[in-house]
Amino acid sequence: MGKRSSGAPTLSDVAALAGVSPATASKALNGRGEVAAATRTRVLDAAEKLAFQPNALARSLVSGNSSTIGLLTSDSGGRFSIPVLLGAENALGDNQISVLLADARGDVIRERHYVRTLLAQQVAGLIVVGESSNRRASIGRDLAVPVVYAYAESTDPQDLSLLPDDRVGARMAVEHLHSVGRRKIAHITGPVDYRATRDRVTGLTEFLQEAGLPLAGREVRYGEWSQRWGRHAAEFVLNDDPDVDAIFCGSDQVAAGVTETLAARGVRVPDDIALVGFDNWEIFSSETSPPLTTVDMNLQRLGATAAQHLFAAIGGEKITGVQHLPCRLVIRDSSGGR
Amino acid sequence: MGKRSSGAPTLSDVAALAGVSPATASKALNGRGEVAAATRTRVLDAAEKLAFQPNALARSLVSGNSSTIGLLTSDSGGRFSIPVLLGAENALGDNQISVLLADARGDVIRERHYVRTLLAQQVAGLIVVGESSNRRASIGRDLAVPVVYAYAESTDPQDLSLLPDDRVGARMAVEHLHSVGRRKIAHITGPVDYRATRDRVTGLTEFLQEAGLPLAGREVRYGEWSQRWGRHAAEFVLNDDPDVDAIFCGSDQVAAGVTETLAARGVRVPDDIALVGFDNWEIFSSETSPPLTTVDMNLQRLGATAAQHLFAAIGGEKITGVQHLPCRLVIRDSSGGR
DNA sequence: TTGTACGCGTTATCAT
DNA sequence: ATGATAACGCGTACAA
Repeated sequence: MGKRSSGAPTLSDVAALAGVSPATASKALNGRGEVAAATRTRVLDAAEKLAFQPNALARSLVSGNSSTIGLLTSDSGGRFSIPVLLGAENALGDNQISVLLADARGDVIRERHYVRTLLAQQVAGLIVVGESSNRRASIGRDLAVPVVYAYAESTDPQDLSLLPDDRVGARMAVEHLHSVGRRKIAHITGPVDYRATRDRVTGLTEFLQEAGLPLAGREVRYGEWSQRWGRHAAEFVLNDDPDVDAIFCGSDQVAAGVTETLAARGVRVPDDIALVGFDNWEIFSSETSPPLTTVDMNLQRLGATAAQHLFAAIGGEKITGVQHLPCRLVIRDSSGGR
Repeated sequence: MGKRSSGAPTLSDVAALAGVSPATASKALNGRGEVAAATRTRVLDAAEKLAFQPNALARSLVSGNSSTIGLLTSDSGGRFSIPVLLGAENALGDNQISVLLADARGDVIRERHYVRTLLAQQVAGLIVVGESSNRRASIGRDLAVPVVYAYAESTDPQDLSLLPDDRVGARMAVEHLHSVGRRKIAHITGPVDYRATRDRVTGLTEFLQEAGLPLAGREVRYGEWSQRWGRHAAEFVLNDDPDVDAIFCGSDQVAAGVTETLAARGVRVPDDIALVGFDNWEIFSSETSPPLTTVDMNLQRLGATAAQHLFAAIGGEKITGVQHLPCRLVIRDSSGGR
């Protein structure tokens, strides 16, 4: 047959079948230059018949710009990187752009290795996703391709970092509790060395002060991102402050634990205590009883925005600094808010 | 400087700096052909100084074999694809192979699109990960590159599919319950139209028959993969068969729900009822109270095996059919087994 | 031991 | 409107 030795048909095969030169075939397929309508259809038919797929590698080699971007992540569960990836893929759309994913597992050595590998693959840009949104070392300044940090903040202010607006997100959560009549709001959250934890506390505190409310439950309960901690902390809160009428949790996972303790002690949600989580991690937020009102960080949108900025930067439009993207309140039954 | 117009230094730059031809530089860097020790070090130094990174695209173009494989997935949460990806990356090791990830989101159209895109990127092979391990349509026979289905079974017996051995895994779980003295074992699991569900029931049933035990809890409780279902099903089981002394759950998520009901009814785990889950999904299995004995599907190993088979197939060693890889029992406190 | 020349598949330029 | 030619960056026969 008209095929070459190793499988896939090439542009030359198509050209030969259509009885034209490779150059003309290229123009016809890409809609560039002047090609007679008749020849164009001949070429298109030939390509169709051979199931021709242009070799993206060769194309990139000549054009200089590759059709892939790199996604460098460190969250081994994919908790953040997958939504970001989906968002990026969405934004990339039919641009024929692919995503090269590398999981550095929080290891700096491996990370450097992957950066090199990705660059060797001629990625057009890099998105760096953190295992948390904490500040982290920049992967470097002069990388030949633009870099966007998504759900991660680079220590280098010359980099562009995209973060969810945890502060305002938390504020929305507490505002909501306030709007449904709660006045004794406690806060159970994760480790204090997470930027997200602190920002959420800030948003909470700001609102309480403006509303002239004290924090219930004696103090902010810092702990771990786990159901276990949620269960224990809820005990502490209830013991120290039986009048609490709402608990805002720093994550849905923690809220799931809180729910268990409330159920065990016969406390009704939301009648006795209203509950709001954070993350909209559906395996928790949709599965507690009752389902959880929570704050969605819009990670997909974050990923989409990252991809857009990457394109802008490739086009020369470089932006630096930290951008906070809005969160979204998802109201379910646990807050009695609907 | 010695740099070219658009950034990255090329082999020619290195050669020029070392005062040799590109061909010699290539040999020196790749350790091929005869190169004088002195020249080699000169070339290596030059490469070092320029931070030279060979262009993987150009390299693949000439050698014909690309340095990337494609991972086509459909599990939007990354629940299965991430472990498989990590395992594959491990097996790939320092082979300088990268993974191009595409999430088709269960959409056949999108899937076909991504297959084309990945092939256009000249991937050396494809790993297909399912959203469940159910049988699914093959992505095609003559794809020019080998394909391995991991945590998915192709309908085409000419394809190679890698699955966890759910049947034996379930058997191990129940054997364990039996070995710690339980004789009234109930089973709460997910939808019956999951192959995994049915295989686990088969393993359970086989062992019970061999051991001469009836199934407790009246019948296999099919439902959903959710805590909600676990909570409800546990009520049914306890109401229908108060003597149950063990519950084997088809997933850790379901087991988490079961735990909640048991706690609410004052049933002690494992003293009154021993509990075993399935998946070793740590956000559940490590977080229930007490932590869950469960079956780990070794998804990372599955991914590693998939990558190895892919290499074998690229080397011409094609295998077909379905392979079941062993699961691993993880013993924690919920079964009282240690 | 080293260098020259060519090809991988594609696109862009410039003749024709 | 079409085609020959060069170029992208690299590896590799083959010649020197």
